[in-house]
Amino acid sequence: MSDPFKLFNTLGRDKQVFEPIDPGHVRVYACGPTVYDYAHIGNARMAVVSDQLVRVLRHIYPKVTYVSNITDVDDKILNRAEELGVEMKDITQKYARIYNQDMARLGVGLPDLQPKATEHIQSMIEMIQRILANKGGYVDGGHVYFDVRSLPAYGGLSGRTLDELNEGVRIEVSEHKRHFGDFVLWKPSQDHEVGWQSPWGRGRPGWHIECSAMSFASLGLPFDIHAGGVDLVFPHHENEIAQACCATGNQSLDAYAKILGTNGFVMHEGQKMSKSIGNILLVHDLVKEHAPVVLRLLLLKTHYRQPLNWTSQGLENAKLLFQRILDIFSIQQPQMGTINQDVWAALLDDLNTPLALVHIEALIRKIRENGYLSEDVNQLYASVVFLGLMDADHLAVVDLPSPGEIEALLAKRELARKSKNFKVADHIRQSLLKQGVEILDTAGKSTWKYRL
RNA sequence: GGCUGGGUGGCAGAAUGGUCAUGCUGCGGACUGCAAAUCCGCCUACGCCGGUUCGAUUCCGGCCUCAGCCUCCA
Repeated sequence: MSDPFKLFNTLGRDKQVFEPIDPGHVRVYACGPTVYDYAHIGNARMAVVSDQLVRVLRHIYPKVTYVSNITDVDDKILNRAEELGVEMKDITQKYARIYNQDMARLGVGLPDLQPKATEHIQSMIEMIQRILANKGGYVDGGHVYFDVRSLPAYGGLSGRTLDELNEGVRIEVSEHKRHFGDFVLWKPSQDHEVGWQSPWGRGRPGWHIECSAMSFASLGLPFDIHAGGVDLVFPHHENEIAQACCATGNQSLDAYAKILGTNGFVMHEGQKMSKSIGNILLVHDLVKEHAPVVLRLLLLKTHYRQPLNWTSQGLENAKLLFQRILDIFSIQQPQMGTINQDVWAALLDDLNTPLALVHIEALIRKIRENGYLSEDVNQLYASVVFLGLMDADHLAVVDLPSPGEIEALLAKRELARKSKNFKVADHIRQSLLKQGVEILDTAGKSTWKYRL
């Protein structure tokens, strides 16, 4: 029997035992990226966390459906397209493809469904119609707004009241809105802008409606877990919930998703990542200099709800840890075993990956002390694979010399050593090290291994 | 101004009302042509002030401070 899986619910803010709505089919949705540029490490954090969550769920439940959308209609994309003088589609298709490629390198499995906003306009229109029928919105000059005052529980996720919202207002409120907290469900498009026909004229959807409509269309409401970054809690998730509550006629905030999982921000060397500072870390660039597995490892080294400080030292530490794992496998070839119990227990406790990694480290120590028992090594292997850290693809590091080349140099060095020509021997060691190969001198003969 | 969530040793980062987190780094040692790996030993913590308690890093209150959100954002 497995221990219960506990998860922190941002809705209500407490850690609770996860009980699926239907144990025969667990349903998860994560807010995916707006595809108008390369994915940054923050996008990757959400993807890796969700991926790890889904791995755990799949290990417990027979069927899990994981949906994560691609936002491919949005003003940022429109602006970018206009700047470049291309179609919106040209941009979104390119970056959606790159996003999936980058995430795959981080060991993130493709979602079971990856709906695109532009392919679900009809679902959105239908949901807006339901909201209007339930008196949760109003139409004004081609705009459709959600009426936040129609939902008494509005603000319950982020913990703010409509009055508090009022105090925070720093932007000019559109004259169409009846309450500054109201948000747009549908907005008119200019002739040159992308648009779709709707009961309210030619236009395009507001940002929040797509997730409500696509999760409804692909998973049904309510579903089990909705994941996303902290910055989305307000207003995005708050508004998604409000729309779903209104459309389904259920005023309870958990009528959308039972659990809202929220991952923390990524900082870069202690600073906020932002375009103005110019310190945005793109996965696309990071994988050029680091083994992708190390990036995933670093993302898992911080608990998903904590802010993650991305530093070069952290990267170095993650690399060392992975190297130690590799060292064990180079001494004792692993076979698939079962996941280490402590690692598993840590994951069951609100996806505590840093604690799981501590247990991995303890297991490494145990393996060394006990003389590389295959049972332990297999356990380590299974655990590492479960964390998405080991997979043939992740071990690939570009431009490494082939075993043949290495053996030839090693033989040459062996001759040099025999004749005590250590200068030559050391030179060979140094040059190979620069190419990512480390020589290990042992009593019998010298061996080598790839070094990250 | 309002709302969230944090503040643990040089760094990263967990748990916990009372004997060890752990890893990396640093220092000392074993081993070693060199370089590693490995092993042994050592040093640094719990933002501040009160309270509850026999005892608090852990619970409560206040304060300071950091970050995020309130405008697009993972």
